[in-house]
Amino acid sequence: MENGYDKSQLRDLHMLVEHIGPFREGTHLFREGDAFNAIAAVRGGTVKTYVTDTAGREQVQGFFLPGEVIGLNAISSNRYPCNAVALDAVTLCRFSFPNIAALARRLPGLQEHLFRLLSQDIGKAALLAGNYTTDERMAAFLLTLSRRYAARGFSAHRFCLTMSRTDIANYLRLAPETISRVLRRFQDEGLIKVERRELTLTDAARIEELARAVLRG
Amino acid sequence: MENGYDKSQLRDLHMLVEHIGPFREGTHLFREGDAFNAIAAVRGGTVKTYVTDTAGREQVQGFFLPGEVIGLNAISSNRYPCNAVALDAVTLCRFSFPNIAALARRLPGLQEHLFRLLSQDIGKAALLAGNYTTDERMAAFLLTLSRRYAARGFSAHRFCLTMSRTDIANYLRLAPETISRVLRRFQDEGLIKVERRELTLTDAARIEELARAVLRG
DNA sequence: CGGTCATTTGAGAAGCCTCAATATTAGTGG
DNA sequence: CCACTAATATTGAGGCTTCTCAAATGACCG
Repeated sequence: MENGYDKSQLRDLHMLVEHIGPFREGTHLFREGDAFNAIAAVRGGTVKTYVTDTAGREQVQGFFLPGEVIGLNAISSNRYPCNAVALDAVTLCRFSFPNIAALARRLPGLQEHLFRLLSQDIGKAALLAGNYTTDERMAAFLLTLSRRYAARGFSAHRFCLTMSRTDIANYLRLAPETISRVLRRFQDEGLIKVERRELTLTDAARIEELARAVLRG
Repeated sequence: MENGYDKSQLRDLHMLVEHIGPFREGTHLFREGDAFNAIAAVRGGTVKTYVTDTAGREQVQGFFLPGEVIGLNAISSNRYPCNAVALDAVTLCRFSFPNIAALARRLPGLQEHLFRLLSQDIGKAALLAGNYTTDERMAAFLLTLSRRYAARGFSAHRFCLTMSRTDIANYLRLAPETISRVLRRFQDEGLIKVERRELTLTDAARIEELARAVLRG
């Protein structure tokens, strides 16, 4: 336990946690405009958040893997500003936000943790906003997936792309066809091996090199 | 007073506020990697935040007008993840973050306010990340400037672009030449009137129409 | 086996960038 | 007050990257 919470505090925390799911692929966890009352940590599966613009195009805002928190951007307006959908079987830990905020007043460590979580997400959103080439963006995308899986104990060099090519395209602001072509070229150049949605990083060093501009270190 | 703080609470708040500046145009308020200890609200002037990527290109992350808060994205790592520079004469209110976080534990309203601020910034960053046309992005940029100035009591349809065309380009992920051409075309089409850095919105309705895809309502 | 959907592949077009030249502005010093 | 310089902004021409449209392929499911 590295949280620094004692037993009674953990009991308090436990009181506001609600395990929900599993949700099947395609299930919406919340929709744009829904009243906000809880944030949630992904326990298993992948969640995609997105909005649909006035022209009907889907703008993917992010993919959330196990251990990552969704709903933080809903605090400011008390409504979810985007849709969230399960890309595979998803289970969640649901935290009542009013309750956790109240508890955070008594537990400095928890308040700090929440501030940190929120602050992190600002930076993550800024990442993709940058002006980078197609290759840089794809490399950064694959590398962050790799690192996030690794952080959760999964393999860093071999994992499954739980999202479709179209989802990746809408996330990286490219056409689906471009995703196909870049992945193929990366494979031809020996950077990766991709078969269907199974992905292997065969030359992580060069991927990192490409992604450096985006990820900065 | 709409804050909901009483007199003694305001005194507490006042204790942690430090008015600093003015800083001259070009002055760096902080640099990437600097130790984080305070957030700051802009009192006057404009602040630009940016990072420089490995290829030496400047990636502008945002412009901050009076009333807006800088430094929130530094909380998570305890270091500023970007540079901040004054675009004109800038004055700031500086808040020691450890102190304000401590105070927030006693003032639920303040804690909520901070959560809101942080949450808002997540959404702002996501805005620009979307996949939009040049015209949509430019219209959204001009319209948000207009709204932000209006929120602070300045004119909504006439204001000064305190940043260079190059800054706008680096923010909107376009070439400076493209900025020039779009502004000229907008003017030719009667949407705006631009002379030097003085900008007038002559057809706010059509600007809003263009920006709708980005701003969503 | 047939149908549906995701993905791949190709060809052509469009949009934006790059490069280069010119124009304009602001600042400086005579 | 004016000339000179440097920086910013504008404009034009051509090229490149990515998109769009269309078709073919392959995977999965009943």
